[in-house]
Amino acid sequence: MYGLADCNNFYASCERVFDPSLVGRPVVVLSNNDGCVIARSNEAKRLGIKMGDPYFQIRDLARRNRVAVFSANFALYGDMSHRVMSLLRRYAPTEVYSIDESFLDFSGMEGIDFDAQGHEIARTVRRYTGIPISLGIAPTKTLAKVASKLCKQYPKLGGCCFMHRPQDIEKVLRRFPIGEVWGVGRRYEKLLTTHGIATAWDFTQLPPQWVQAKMSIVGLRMWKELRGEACIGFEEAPADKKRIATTRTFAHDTADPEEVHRCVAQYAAVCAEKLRHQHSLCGEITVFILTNRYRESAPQHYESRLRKLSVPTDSTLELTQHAAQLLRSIFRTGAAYKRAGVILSDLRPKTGVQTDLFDPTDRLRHDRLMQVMDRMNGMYGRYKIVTAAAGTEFFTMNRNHLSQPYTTDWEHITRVKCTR
DNA sequence: TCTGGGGTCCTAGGACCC
DNA sequence: TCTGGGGTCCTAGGACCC
Repeated sequence: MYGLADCNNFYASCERVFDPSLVGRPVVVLSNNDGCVIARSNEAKRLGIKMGDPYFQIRDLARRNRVAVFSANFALYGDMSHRVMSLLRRYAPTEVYSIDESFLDFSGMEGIDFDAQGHEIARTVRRYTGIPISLGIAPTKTLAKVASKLCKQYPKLGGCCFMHRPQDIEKVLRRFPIGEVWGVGRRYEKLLTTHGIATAWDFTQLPPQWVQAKMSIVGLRMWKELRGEACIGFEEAPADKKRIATTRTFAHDTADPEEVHRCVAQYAAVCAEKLRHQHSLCGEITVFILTNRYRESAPQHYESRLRKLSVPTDSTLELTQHAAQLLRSIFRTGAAYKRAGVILSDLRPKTGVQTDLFDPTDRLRHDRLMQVMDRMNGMYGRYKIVTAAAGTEFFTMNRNHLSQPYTTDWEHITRVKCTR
């Protein structure tokens, strides 16, 4: 049996935990740069605010309806996520699937009262963190996802839905829109509905050969999972990333090569730090730049360039240098850039590296420098120590509605006043 | 004025090798 | 009448996820 614990409207709920006056009020959280809506409380959903809506388009609506608006505070959400996940881990092995979702592996626990246990888990998480969750429990991961969605739809379920008897599953799937199934995106939804498949149940009645032909092996797996055959594995240990990217939209369009250069150097530095964090080296680096696609009258330019490195590295110094050179080779004078990014790929574990006989870089010195830099940044806050290429003028982002780092900074810990 | 960011997996087709 | 065939690696593109 698998569980899927999904935090309800996670970012919005995090903001609410630290400001209870927001309970009952619509809340939205915006992406970097305060660009788009990336989380909404139920009240905000009811106002018709959609995921990905540009903020400027809903600003008036938000104002009229006293919507509480927040800039994304990922430090806070990451920390809250850890708290939730560590509570879940008390009950079963967990596979952290995303910042707000975790699978639980209940195999070997057959015979326990899953319904009671599930409600207990949901209550505990709520009590200890303030975050409401929807826990679906079912024979496969895909069905657990369905059950979790059911919880959200029916608050009466009390945060947990245990779904295991074939007749119950059939009843649920017959009313479950195909487009809401885990693994069915816009394209597959369209394909399936044009073939008369409206619900998850219809899908399970298709011939498997057809499913595989149209939707590849992934579709077939989904088909089996919905029919109760578990075929998506459970991975407790998070796998190393296969690529690491840092990409940002700028606060404003810019044609200034120096400004773009600073940003790209900083993205490369952030990538390198992530890379060292997972103890990997990269064999490839890509830089891309992009003009503002919404400004159609202006000249458009997108270009990306990849460089294979003769010796894999995790050094900020090297990677910022490569990034700068790649950028220079693609930067077009006169174009107003809106967005840039650095992507590291061909990642491999740091142990057992093939070195280059003619390698001019003193890698041991680089390593020691990087260690000191990471340690100091860990102690004194991120990006206190940076390389000259990245500069001290950190890339600017519009974050006009930022909440406090309540749980990650002593200065901002919530004060509780006791009155007798 | 103002439109996010970071990932994964699968498949088809071309290049290349023997 | 009729061009060999099978394997591997790489890349681009498409689909999806949160």
